[in-house]
Amino acid sequence: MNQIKNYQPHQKQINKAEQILNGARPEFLRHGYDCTSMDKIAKSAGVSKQTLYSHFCDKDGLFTALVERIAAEKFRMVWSQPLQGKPDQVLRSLAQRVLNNINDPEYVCFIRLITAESAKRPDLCEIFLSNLVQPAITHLTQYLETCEELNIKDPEATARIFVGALIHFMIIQELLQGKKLMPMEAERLIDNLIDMIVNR
Amino acid sequence: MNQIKNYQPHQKQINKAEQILNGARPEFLRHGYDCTSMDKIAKSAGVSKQTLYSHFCDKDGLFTALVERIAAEKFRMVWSQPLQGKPDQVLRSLAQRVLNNINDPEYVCFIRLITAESAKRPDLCEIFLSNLVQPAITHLTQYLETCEELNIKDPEATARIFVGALIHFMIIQELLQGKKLMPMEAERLIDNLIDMIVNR
DNA sequence: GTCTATATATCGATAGAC
DNA sequence: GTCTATCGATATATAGAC
Repeated sequence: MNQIKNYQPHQKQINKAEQILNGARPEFLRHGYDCTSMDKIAKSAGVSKQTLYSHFCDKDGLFTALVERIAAEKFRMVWSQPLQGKPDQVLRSLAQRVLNNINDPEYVCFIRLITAESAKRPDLCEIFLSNLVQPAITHLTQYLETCEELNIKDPEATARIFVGALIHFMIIQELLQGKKLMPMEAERLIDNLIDMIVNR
Repeated sequence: MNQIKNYQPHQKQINKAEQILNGARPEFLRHGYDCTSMDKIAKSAGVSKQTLYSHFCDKDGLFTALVERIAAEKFRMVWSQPLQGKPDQVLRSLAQRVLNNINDPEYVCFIRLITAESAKRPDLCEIFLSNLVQPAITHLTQYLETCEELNIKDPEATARIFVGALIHFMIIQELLQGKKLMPMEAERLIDNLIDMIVNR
């Protein structure tokens, strides 16, 4: 075993960075940037605090690497599938896939995290937008363009309205915990949204 | 002058609390909750740190009072006007009033602040929702209900889509600073949104 | 009410022994 | 790579003199 390790010194270091990111992930997502200390991350990752500083230059650098990873991962989860089939069915299943993230606390925490740090860290905004939001809007815009039977005048504006209504719904219901105060079934919102796009 | 002060001891104390809130306001909005110290608030408000603790039990209490005040104020600014006139014109001017807050950095910072603290402070979420979001949705829902010529099947869902598309647009363009990376004219989004609601 | 001083705690980051 | 110890800065909240 020791010999195998010695044969893959670089692989071992990569796994160490991986291990650190996996430990940092739940800490940052749950408690936010300020309330997550390097001590906690070290403990959560099962490494010493100095190991953190040997793989990442500082707390900001570790956080940036984590945000990059999560943004790309969330895009793949929701938006990477090809959009094929009857338009109303395609839009419905896409909307459902977006709102299914409501049941993924990690996704909600990620939105909160980016929003919270957006003033101090514009670089994180850009990572978030260019790895997740912009590709998503572009992907949907292109579908709406090629879908002649819908006859959509402004595909990009329509895509923004579609995504905006869904994400805002998630923000109000889950992120701001409005579920109990102002409840609404997700399917009811989706029905009306599809109807506004398809039947006009 | 001193005598006048002595005749209004209670009024004087109220003004002191007012003075503290006005000093705390730009600090919390600009730097967030964690990065705003009681020392900075005292300096910004022009009072001693102990005066803060004589008017508010702690940092959380001061912050809560401020959030309550801002939420009610922002509702009055955007949503308290009566909705009268031709439906498309009413909806357009309402949408413009919502998106004009894009030019109000205070509003953007307020959204960021609530979002950032939402996990640790569900009580702030409730203040925000019940003093701003819920009344806004209700106000628009009631208008859409009474507006027979629009013939809207589900006024509440439509109201949520309307508000959601606008607020999400603000979040992407301003809060997350997507203006440069993925620009779009606000009027273009509004045109399409109105069209989806009115012409179907 | 105001000032200064302080108690207590935690943070990011570093240093040294092993 | 691991541990412990620590530096310097900053935070909330309090105490005492005036």
